[in-house]
Amino acid sequence: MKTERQIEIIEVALELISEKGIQGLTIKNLSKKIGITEPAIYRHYDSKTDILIAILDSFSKNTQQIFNNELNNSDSAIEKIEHLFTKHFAAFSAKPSLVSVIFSEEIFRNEPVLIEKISEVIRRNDNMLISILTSGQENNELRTDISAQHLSTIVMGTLRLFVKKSRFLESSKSLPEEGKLLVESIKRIIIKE
Amino acid sequence: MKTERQIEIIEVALELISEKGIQGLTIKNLSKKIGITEPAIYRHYDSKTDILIAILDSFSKNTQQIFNNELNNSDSAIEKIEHLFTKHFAAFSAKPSLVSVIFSEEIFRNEPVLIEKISEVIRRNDNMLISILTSGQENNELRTDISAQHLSTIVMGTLRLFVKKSRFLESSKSLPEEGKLLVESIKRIIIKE
Amino acid sequence: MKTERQIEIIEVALELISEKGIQGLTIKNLSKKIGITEPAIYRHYDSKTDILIAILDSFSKNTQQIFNNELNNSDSAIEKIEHLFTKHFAAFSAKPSLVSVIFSEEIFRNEPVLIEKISEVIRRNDNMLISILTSGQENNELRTDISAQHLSTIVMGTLRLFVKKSRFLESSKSLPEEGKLLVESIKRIIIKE
Amino acid sequence: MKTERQIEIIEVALELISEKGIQGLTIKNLSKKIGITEPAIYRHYDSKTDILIAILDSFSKNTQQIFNNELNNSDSAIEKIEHLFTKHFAAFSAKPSLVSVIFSEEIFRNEPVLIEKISEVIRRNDNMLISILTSGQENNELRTDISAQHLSTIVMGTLRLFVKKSRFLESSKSLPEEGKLLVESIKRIIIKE
DNA sequence: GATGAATGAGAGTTCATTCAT
DNA sequence: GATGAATGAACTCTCATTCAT
Repeated sequence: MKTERQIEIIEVALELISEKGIQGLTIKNLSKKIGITEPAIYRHYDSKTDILIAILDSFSKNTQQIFNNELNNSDSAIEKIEHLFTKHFAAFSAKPSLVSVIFSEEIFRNEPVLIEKISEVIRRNDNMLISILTSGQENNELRTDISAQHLSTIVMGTLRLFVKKSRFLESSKSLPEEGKLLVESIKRIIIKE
Repeated sequence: MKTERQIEIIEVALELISEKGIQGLTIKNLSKKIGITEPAIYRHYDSKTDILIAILDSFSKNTQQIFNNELNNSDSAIEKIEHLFTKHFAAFSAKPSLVSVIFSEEIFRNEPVLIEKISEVIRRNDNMLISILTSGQENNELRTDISAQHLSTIVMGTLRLFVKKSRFLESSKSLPEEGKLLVESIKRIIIKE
Repeated sequence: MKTERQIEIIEVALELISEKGIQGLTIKNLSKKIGITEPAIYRHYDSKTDILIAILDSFSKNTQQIFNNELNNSDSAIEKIEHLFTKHFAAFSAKPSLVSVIFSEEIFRNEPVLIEKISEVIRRNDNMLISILTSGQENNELRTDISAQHLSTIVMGTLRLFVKKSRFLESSKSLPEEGKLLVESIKRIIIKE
Repeated sequence: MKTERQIEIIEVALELISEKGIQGLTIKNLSKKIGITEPAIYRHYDSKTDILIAILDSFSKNTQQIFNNELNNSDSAIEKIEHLFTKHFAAFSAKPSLVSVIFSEEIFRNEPVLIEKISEVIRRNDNMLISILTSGQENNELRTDISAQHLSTIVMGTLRLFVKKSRFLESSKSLPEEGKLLVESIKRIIIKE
């Protein structure tokens, strides 16, 4: 279990990464933003690497949970995909700092531990999405002329780029609103006619 | 025009980013890998930021060139998209260090100049792809039930994720081989039936 | 009088110094090894310096006691020297952590208080050994062609180096066994023929 | 070969250790005393450990040289021992900072590299002294009722303690003067009658 | 008698950069 | 076109110690 301070630390760390990139995540910035001194951070995490690991673990748990919820209910594959997107969009809207971090694996490159962890997260998410898509193909919901692997890359790639663009390109509509429209397009693309 | 040393510097810089992430790109690492001293770097670029700008400019020129070639000839939209992918895959195969950098905008976050530049590159590429797709729709080649904007996000997002995955996940086939198959799926998805 | 915890603290401190040198004696290491928190240490000693003082005092008392026992009985000087060595060897065998500390005055260099204390201990021990040797010379037991001062340096220097060597150089025999042989050599050297 | 700055650095390091003990040897103190900034140190040595290694290497070379000179000439064993002491005393008089460091192996305990190095130096010196003493016994110069090993411990132990005492105990005579007298005593003790 | 949380000072080290040569 | 030496700022992290509970 995490203490309140530990939670605060990774939240502020996310904000820092979001604002200034990974180079902006320093112990000094972190402590200043929280309002404590630098050494105080080390009461709560043994090292900066441990903080990054905690961030990754939190991502991992979050997405795994979303996936699990989707996998275990009786919805159709299409509905699952729809939920998947919606949940992500909602999360990003609620905590925009997530956006710049969650799909930016390149950021975690300092230590082998982190590279390993990030690879694992990517691999697991990919497998989960593929299994949803495969069962959708078996149910005759989804088109079968494209492999589940490719469908997975298409769906997830679209989601990622959309989220990333939303940081760089201004838009009149909100992210969830825009997202809803994009989901409609995605559905149209993967559905069996 | 760039001198030989300038070209060498940005090539080695790309390799460094590729190997160790943006945190691995230090003047020390750079000079060591080239085989000169640190101050010598400053004979060729005024600052580290200038090196990053040069990297972005090179990307910008590269992709703009690819796009221009595609836009100005009389190919069908589908063929243009196909070429677009193929060229990218070939480039990545030839210089794998590109892979980790070209789609990692998060890396350029130190300075406003860089953020501005990267946003501009993304925006321009997006516009170019959209214009290809739009003309494809007008020609009745591509499906019109999905907006060109969305098609663009789908196509480019798929390309990006595919390239990124290829760094983290091992594969039995080569990137161009695998890519060729993916392009077929993309074509099937955006084509008008 | 010392409480149990106070005794435990200086014992563990000795072990730490023995294992990792003076730089290994930190309040953190100390508390971790005892199984309490850092602030808890300060319930028992006001400062780290106080702990070092306690260590020195304990040495002081120990050696003073050994010397006193030897001085006050009616043994010959040779027997006293012999006992002196034997007691030391026994102590070192029983608590090897002593070895690295007792003869390492260089360790106590942080504070004037400590330097003063250590100088005093050395001086007193030297005086005591000299007085034993002097009386041995007066009794015609020990050679008189060498001053008691020099004999003292020879005897104590030999003892110290022997103990120190035993930490760095492996040996087939135990420290007390090897020590017994060395004492024979020392006796042969200082005795009057 | 060492640059001038490198030599200066290890000389000042020796002084610092001598003045304040190993805890006084910090990069800050070092740079301040030399008159440069802290990072400047790292142009000349890669790390603090490297500085300590350089100190040990310098000791190692020094003593090895003294020993070699003694071993290779045709002096009697007694003369060799005499020279050995005299040279050491001269060195300590010339550079008192050496005193506190050369015989204080306990100081180098931070890193396995250092422990290994110091053990090696001790072992080699011991072997060299033993070989001098053994040949003296074979020449019928030195007493044979005590093993060369023990004679070595006695001779070297006396030397060490004498030097160490000279730091703590004031004396009316100079170290070389006092040392000369002690050497006479040592000679009297090890010589064959 | 002990804890959790914090602190000021300072540790070793790396950064991009400058300057005289 | 390059070097050796240096710098100020910043880095992660550890130190002994304090304080409220």
